[in-house]
Amino acid sequence: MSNGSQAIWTAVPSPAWLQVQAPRAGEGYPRLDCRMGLPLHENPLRDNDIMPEGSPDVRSARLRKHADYQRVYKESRKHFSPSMSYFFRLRTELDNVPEGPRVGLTAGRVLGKAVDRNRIKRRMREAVRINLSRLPQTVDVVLHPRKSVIDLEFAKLQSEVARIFSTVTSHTDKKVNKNNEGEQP
RNA sequence: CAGGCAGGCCGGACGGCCGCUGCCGGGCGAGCGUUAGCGAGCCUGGGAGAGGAAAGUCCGAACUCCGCAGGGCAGUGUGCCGGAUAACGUCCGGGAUCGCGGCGUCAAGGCCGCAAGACGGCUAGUGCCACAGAGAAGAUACCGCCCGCGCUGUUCCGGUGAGCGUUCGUGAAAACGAAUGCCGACCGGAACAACGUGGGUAAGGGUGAAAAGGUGCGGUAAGAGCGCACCGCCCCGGCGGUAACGUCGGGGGCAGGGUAAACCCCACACGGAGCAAGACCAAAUAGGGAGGAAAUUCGCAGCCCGACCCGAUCGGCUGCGGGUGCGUGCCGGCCCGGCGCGCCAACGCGGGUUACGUGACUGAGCGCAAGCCCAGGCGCGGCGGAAACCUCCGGGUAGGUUGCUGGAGCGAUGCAGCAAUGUAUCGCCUAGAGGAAUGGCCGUCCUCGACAGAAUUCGGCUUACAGGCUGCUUGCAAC
RNA sequence: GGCGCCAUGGUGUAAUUGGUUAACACGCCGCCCUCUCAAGGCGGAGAGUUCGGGUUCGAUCCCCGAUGGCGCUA
Repeated sequence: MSNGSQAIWTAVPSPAWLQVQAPRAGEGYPRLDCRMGLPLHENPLRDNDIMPEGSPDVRSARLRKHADYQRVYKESRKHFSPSMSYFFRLRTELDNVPEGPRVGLTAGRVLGKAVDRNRIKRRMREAVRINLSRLPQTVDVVLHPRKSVIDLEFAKLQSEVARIFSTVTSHTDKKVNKNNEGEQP
């Protein structure tokens, strides 16, 4: 693993990508903290006002291929949250994918019939869309919702997704820093 | 107002902001192109966007690929008749049957209405019908009923003879004679009963899901289609109907229990797989084929054999033609049959036998000589495999594009038809995703919202379903 | 998406020309045995065959529909 990553780092001659990444992540932190402090669910309309400026292309921000999912499952562990579980992974240059976070959803037969599964995925998609800007640029996330999502109040669902995304961000930032330090000597 | 039935329609509504997937238009526009123009991408405007079942995958098709000389068998499905349809196991109309209701009748048959459905054939054959019961399918005989015979008993009648009594006669008495009564015995006969036995019978009882046409009258030893009437059944004929079938007449005493959602028979239909079908483009890696160039390494090298017969011979070899056989592949279940390939010429493989050619040289032998032959090492020559290199080709995975939505399409009106449906005219365009599009929030209203989410496309069936609308009918109330 | 298969006590399996009350093992309950437990012995309960219809005199079995589960297919 470490061998592979080192090979990649050395293969990339310019650290320009890193320079772009680092300040972005640093900037994201206080902003996120601010938002978390706000009572989001009491005023959901505000998000709608905010969204247009930051909403990226949602279609490209989705995990689409079986291989992508398998890569995420292979390189990460399951994390838990009250109404869903999630996986995430930092992308590397090998993936050859345009910038932007990508999120995948699953809804197996355990969650119910087709109508219920569709509804779960729609609500999840909306919650992800609102909170997409909280994620760093080069991360893949897979969410496994539970059956309770179907009845959960949307404000709660949305804040839970927000919480998950910010923990993902903090984890990945640590990783990036480690890699940076490791490369310095 | 309440209940029932039928079929058609709807399946929360409206508005605001943000968002998703196609489509159409406008602007900017990298880039390509000599121009015309084509255009990735970005911005922007408009419009569309789940169902009656989208479900189950139970049928039928379209479409696609594979297969397809011909014949047979197997398999699967359908099953009254006629029509509709691209087709169907669907739909419409009709027939027969069963059920329910009403009318009618002493009762049954009958008539009318409603409703139902896997309604060809047990009279082609075979199988099965537990338990109970006498007997369960070419019937049976338990009880019962009837007849015959045997034995026993009772009663009656007749006869024979004995005994006893009474009366009369003779007589002193005993006794004798006559009449009559009683008793038991024997013989014969009749009736009845019990038992046994040999038959008859299929009315009745009982068993069972089912007991071999039903009811009535006659008939009989008792009974029985044994005879008759009516009903049912079968056969033949006439008439009506396209037909299923109906109806009328005649004949037959009746053979033929149920089960084919038992095997099966008959008729008809069916090639197989399915859009994850299929077509096109095609990375990395591995592998396949062809060619090339040098050079590495390993192995081989010759000869003989590795189906048969005939034309065809003294024999052998080669080629050709014909036949047979074997193996194998295909004909997408199997067989016949057919077709292709192989059965060795080369390579390879297996077995046997143990070795190549050539050039000059050296040596031994033979020869008068030319030369022949043997041995040795050297040079040259052939083939194959493996790894590595270059070029090209084909298959093909990930991935992408396509198939992919304008169609047996929907609506209105007219016409044809009882109807299903067909047809003409006019109008309309109504999802096309691909880890898979309809969501989030807010406001208003109501009856507070069921079952449920397109995945190639249609026609049906089945199943799930809150509520509402429409028509018909019954009851009650009011006008 | 398409195509196949299965369902029987708590569990694993039986039950075939369609025939009485659905069989067996483990498990469960009670009693005996033992100082106690286990083992052992004796006895008992527990299903109406996934559900709903139909054919049949009669259905776990045959037919139709529904529900749930499993497998194959790129």
